[in-house]
Amino acid sequence: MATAASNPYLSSNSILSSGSIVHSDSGGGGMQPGSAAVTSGSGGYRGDPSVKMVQSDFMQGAMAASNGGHMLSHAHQWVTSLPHAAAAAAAAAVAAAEAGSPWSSSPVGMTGSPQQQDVKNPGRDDLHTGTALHHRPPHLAPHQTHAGAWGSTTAAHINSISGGQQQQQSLIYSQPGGFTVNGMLSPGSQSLVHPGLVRGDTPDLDHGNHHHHHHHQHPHHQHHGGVNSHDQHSDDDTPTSDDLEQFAKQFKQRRIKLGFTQADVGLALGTLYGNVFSQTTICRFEALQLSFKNMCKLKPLLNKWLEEADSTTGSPTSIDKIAAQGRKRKKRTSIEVSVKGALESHFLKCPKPSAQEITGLADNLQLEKEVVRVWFCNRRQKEKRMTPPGVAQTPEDVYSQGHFLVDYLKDASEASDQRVTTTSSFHQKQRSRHFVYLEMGLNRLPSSPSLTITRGEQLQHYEQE
DNA sequence: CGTATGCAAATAAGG
DNA sequence: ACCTTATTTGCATAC
Repeated sequence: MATAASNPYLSSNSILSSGSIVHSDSGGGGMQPGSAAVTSGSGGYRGDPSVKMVQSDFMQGAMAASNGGHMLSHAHQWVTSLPHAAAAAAAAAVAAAEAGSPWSSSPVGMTGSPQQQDVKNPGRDDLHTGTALHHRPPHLAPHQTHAGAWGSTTAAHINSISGGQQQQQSLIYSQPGGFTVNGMLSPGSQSLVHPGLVRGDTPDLDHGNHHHHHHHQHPHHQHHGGVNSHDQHSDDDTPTSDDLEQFAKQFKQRRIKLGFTQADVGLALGTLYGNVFSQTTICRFEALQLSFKNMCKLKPLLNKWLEEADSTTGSPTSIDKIAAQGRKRKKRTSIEVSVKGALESHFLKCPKPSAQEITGLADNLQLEKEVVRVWFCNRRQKEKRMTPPGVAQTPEDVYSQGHFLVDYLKDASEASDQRVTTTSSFHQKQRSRHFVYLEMGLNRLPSSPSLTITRGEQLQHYEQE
């Protein structure tokens, strides 16, 4: 069967992505051009639909409740309350900059180096059997004294960001006291210190004194019926955006101190709860680039990991119980460029193929039917988002926009990712996800879904306001 | 090397 | 069973 091409799920993480994928190299083709796509296997994927997975763990409920009404306030908090606290996330800062948010400013988006070594190193097998917390021993393990006291500390943001030009202040977390936690990050060179080597082990939360947070800080105008007596949930109720923001910040600090990488954490979560997360996700969590809801969902997990991680104090303590549950999200399939082209081609002819066609196409391209089906779905979505021009909807919108958007999909059978055109000079792309999605969650977008702009841009406006 | 991100698979939820 | 819309994740790859 064609299955040989690439056993979809079922792992066998030996598929070494390197080989075929990026390179058109069709090495293995027994019949057909070899693998059209690979699903870098790893871990097991639920075999049958019935098991589906209950990804909506705890969250969900909490969220549902909160979104009741004052959600709005939350959103605002997100925005209003992050002066520079997020300094930790360099990316975030940059993103914000582009959006013109209060975080920082940086005229140019990115891209700077003309050419760089884009050598992707092949052969990368992570077979880590994976022990929950035993991923690579961090050198020093000072294990902070108090662990698990989020709720206070470091709330000391001295809003004195007046500075203005903080170009690459990547990791200068506050630490008013003395020095930054680590010096990783080098403008144009290689880092010198590894997180794990941070011997300096600064007095993390020193915060010896430097005041408490200014209490008068209540920008959020939530005047609703003051029913809730006190919003002091630590970590089981719906956290406030401030909580999250703070947690994320501390999480990152400790993580680094303990000498773990984002990838380590993601992996650990997998062996710990059965949900593996990518470095990307951890990264985004730390940078608060996830939706509020998503942040809420992940927080408990990360919190737990953190507890375990730094409780390592010598005694591994319980290796936890909940071993990997196995249920996991299907590995993302990487569709080869050429194959993509073929799909694209079909799409142009028929954006909504019948099950029949899909099956045929799938068979033809050696992809799973489901993959193809989903591809079309996503493609349609994309198409829609790209909002074909011609329709100049509300003049007002156009006005605020850039009034042109003439560039939409252009077919082009060659790769070429059609982005919303760089033309939109003033409006770059969309960044800062949390702003965006948050807003979305709240307003669901008024009544003018997608005018002629991308979701991101549109929302960006809100945020800007 | 570890991180940050763009683009887009995979999923969730309501028809 | 499949579509649509909204979201969550994560390959890949640029910093």
